[in-house]
Amino acid sequence: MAKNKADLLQGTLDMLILKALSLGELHGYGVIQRIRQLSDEMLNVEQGSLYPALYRIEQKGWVSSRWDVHETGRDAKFYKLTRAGRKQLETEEASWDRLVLAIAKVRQAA
Amino acid sequence: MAKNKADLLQGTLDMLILKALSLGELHGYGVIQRIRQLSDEMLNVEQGSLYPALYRIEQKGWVSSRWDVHETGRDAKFYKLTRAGRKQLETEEASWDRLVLAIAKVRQAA
DNA sequence: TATGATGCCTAACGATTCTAGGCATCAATG
DNA sequence: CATTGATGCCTAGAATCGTTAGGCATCATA
Repeated sequence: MAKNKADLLQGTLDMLILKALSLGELHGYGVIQRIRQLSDEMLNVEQGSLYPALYRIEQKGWVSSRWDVHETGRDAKFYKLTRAGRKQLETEEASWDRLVLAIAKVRQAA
Repeated sequence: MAKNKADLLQGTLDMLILKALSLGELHGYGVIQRIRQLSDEMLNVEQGSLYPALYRIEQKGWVSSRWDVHETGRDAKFYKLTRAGRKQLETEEASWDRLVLAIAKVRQAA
């Protein structure tokens, strides 16, 4: 990946996707763009990571999808957060906060 | 893993081990104990994660090891951070900070 | 004597991200 | 008109790395 772009850690991608979709329905490629934009270009999700992840997440019932015509006139697959997905997002955010806190504690050590 | 214990994310273990060793030489099992203690029992590294990780890390030259007698009277393998390991720790901490920041940005989004 | 903590290790598995490829459309550029 | 880069979907294979589950030994404690 390009310089200055943080590699994703395994386990963070689902949270990012759910967060992106929590701001409103999006098509797959749009999820990549929104995450990149919101993170000030620091996070770049690869297509080869995104599409399998969206499939996984849909299987788990956290998002639903439908085909529609994008404003550009092209067909695209739109994803929407389900109620279960919103709950999952909260869970993952809480886990993330705990991990960040725990690691901060270790790093505070003299 | 037990409740209230944050699961480690892939990629964080090396940093934690290096950090633990940056506070002074330790034997393998002691690394687990120190991480658990510093994190207020929030992080629990499994032995099956630790020993392979220590091997990896030593191969990369970030730690050196020697057998010695532990204060308990038992033989133990002691690990010590090398100069390269200290540099690696700084690199990993900086990466971690960037990732935490980037994810915070995404989560700040309205 | 039995159990749990300490101390080392390995093998197999599972989960997840990345690289690299394929295919199509569209706008901009030469 | 041809080419290139961005947009849009997808898959296969490789690589990484933490966990589970096992093995073995010592020691303190019950």
